[in-house]
Amino acid sequence: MYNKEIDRKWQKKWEETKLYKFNRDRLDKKLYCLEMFSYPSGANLHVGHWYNFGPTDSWARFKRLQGYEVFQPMGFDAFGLPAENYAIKTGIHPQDSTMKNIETMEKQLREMGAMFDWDYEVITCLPEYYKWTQWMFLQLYKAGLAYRKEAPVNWCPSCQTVLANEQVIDNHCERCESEVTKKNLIQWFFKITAYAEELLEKLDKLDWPEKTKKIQRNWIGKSEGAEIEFRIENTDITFRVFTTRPDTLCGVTYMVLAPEHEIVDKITTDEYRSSVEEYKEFAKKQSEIERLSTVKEKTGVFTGAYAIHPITGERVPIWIADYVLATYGTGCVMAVPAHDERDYEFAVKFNLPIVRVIDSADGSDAPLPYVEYGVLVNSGKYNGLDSATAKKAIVEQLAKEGKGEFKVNYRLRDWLVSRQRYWGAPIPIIYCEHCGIVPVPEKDLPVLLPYDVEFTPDGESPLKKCSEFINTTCPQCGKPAKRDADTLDTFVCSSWYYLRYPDNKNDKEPFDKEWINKMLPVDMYVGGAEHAAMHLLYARFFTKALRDMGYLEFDEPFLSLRHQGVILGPDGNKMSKSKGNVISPDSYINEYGSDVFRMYLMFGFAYEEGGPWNDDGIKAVARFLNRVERIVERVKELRGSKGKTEMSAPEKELNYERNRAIKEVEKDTEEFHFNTAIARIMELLNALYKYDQETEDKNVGFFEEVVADLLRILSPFAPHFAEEVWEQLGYEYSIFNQRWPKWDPNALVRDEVEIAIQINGKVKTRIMVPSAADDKELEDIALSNEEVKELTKGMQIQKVIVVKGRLINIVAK
RNA sequence: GCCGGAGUGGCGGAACUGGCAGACGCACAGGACUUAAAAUCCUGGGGUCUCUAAAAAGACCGUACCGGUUCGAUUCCGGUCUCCGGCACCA
Repeated sequence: MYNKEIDRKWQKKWEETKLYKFNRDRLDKKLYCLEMFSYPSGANLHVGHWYNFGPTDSWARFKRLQGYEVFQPMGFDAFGLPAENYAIKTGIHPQDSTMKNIETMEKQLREMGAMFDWDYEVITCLPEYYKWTQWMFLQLYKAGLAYRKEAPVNWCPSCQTVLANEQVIDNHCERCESEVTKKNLIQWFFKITAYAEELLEKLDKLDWPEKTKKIQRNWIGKSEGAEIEFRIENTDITFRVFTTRPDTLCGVTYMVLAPEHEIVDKITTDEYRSSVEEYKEFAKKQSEIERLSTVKEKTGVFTGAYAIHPITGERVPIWIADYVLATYGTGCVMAVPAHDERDYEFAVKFNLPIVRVIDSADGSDAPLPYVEYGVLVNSGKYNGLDSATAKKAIVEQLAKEGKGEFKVNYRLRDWLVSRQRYWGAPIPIIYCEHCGIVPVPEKDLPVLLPYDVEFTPDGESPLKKCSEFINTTCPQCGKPAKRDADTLDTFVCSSWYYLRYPDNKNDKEPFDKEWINKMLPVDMYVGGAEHAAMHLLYARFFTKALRDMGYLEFDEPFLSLRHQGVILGPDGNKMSKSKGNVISPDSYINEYGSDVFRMYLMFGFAYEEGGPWNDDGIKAVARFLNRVERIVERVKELRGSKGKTEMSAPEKELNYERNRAIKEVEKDTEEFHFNTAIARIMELLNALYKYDQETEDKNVGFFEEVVADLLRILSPFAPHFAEEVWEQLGYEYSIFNQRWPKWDPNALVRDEVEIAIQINGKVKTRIMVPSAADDKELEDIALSNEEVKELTKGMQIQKVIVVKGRLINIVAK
């Protein structure tokens, strides 16, 4: 009877025999299977951990049986806000709570019975790890990919602290629910935008869910258009606008600058200065919520200035309005109210002229604003051209005159990595009055995070108040200097951990270049879909940057990616303490054992979908394993008896089921379709029971062979259980040193198959036919069949469609 | 608003490339074993209707909805609705 004791027995044996230790000599067979590492929380493992790690481990075990040398490490993303918030609440130091949590989580992960090789564990909050996180920062800095600038950050006025983006939910603080505002601070950024094009273009080659690629494409937001230069009337001042519709250039009736745009002050005439100032104030004060509201009416003011149209030479009034974003493109737009909804709305409100320059291609009377492509009108020599041709013609003309060019813009922004928080990796930078920004020399790494720090939130970086940390000497001139008081976003830590795992004990460098280029990229990466735009993009950026610095020889960190779905509470809502719908795996595991629990997770849900929790089926899985155990008992009973040795009809039938199961389970497991894989194993078991019950004169040896194959294909899904019954049968330890059985195509060919007979597309009857029969023979068999003759009596047969092995459709009137 | 993904029995979910819809389970019902229960085993099953004492048999409708292509559509095409996810004044 399978239970928790059996789990423990085999976990111990696996550990003692070092069964899952990665063998470096089999590098040619390596398969790097990685689950997203987790945050060490105080609670026990939740269903989400099991749902991520259990099935992925089954996949990895399947690969092991196929002969791969699986590298499956585990670690902890240990820096981050929850520990710090917990400390603020309870006074328990983040380091103490985190390390304690890691200990209990490690224990539970071991009890899960996955193949994790703990020799390669990585914990991001330990100096031996974050030393190299800091080293990464310095390399990016040296490469010009890390820079400092002033930027608005999320600020919670109640908690008096900066919040990370992920802490802001619908513009409200995750902790106290007060509304988040913006505050300007000087921050460090990583220049991820330098890789925008490659990040976009290389997605095509990745074996990732299309949904995830879509999210990344969306996030990167490539937009092809042109930059066009306008001159301010009566001055030498020029400015450029970005547009995707240069074909509508002649429809420009006004210009709009973002209120923050730098030339606003220069061009505003005295007459309009006070209203412009007033509007700028107004725009600054608006909360994010108001600014993002789509129902909001457009606002703006005239600057008094005019621009000269680069083609027509006409005067065009220049306005400022907050519907133009300072952070995208050039921070200003040419307004074409006839062919842009926003410009149209603005023009109507402020009574600005609207000039149609595009007619619909089919000449229909399309109402304004007309935003589709079409044919140019009111555009001088460009009249009659279609939009695509006109775009090219107009930009080429402007380019000749030095007034424009084709241009690509991206929505992607640089990655803000500074955090005004304690529990993270200190930014390895020193500020010297004489030498300016000085990176900490690599030999001085790590910049240790001090233990005794006041980290109550009061709007200042906690490290600022720690004088022994903050005060240092300049590595260049030796004079007193100050350290950067901020810490790095924890996404920095997780952007390179997969590079550290295979060489986690290296204290000379983050990783050995030669070794890591053999172990990477990760072959299979599994984790939640919520990381689509953040972690997965950042990690790709790191890989590309390190490649260009000469450390890596591959372009992408994760060749294949799968997302597990989300297991919701029984009420269909996301599990949360406040909703009281949290399901804990523990009681199930105590009652049924870890194999039953993980197998139920695989069987009861479509892996990539997830769904509301419901334990109706968990007993079914337990019952299934009991049935397997009984068939194993049967094998032992039958061993003494004589039985026959030839393969007659029942054996052939059982052999068919066996080979079909092997084939299908192989295919389904490969694709993470665990539910159907397990269903196929159940079918094989049913076939074994049928054979046992219905066949008097058994081929005992064959029967045992089939049971052994069943155990082999079952073992990835129920590892402890399979190991146990494998032993009961007296087979050699371990079942995980067995090979995945090969299925025989010949066994899948049956002498006779049942096919459906349709008349006019409707199934009327089914007949048995020799599987070797060709189309003509099948047609003859069908038409000479008595039942078919009866059914088609008095009808004229017009056509017979034969689909081999499936059906015959008789078209008759 | 825009862009994705999804919608299949009472339930979880299957269905290759356009070829027998509902695999495998759960729950349910009937039966066997049992003093009884549990466990186990066997059988049944989308819906409506016709015929029938009942069974058997048959007809029609069924993969969100409406229409199309096709010998044949859960699958392809056009339109509509609902749910989930992403983006959201990105010029």
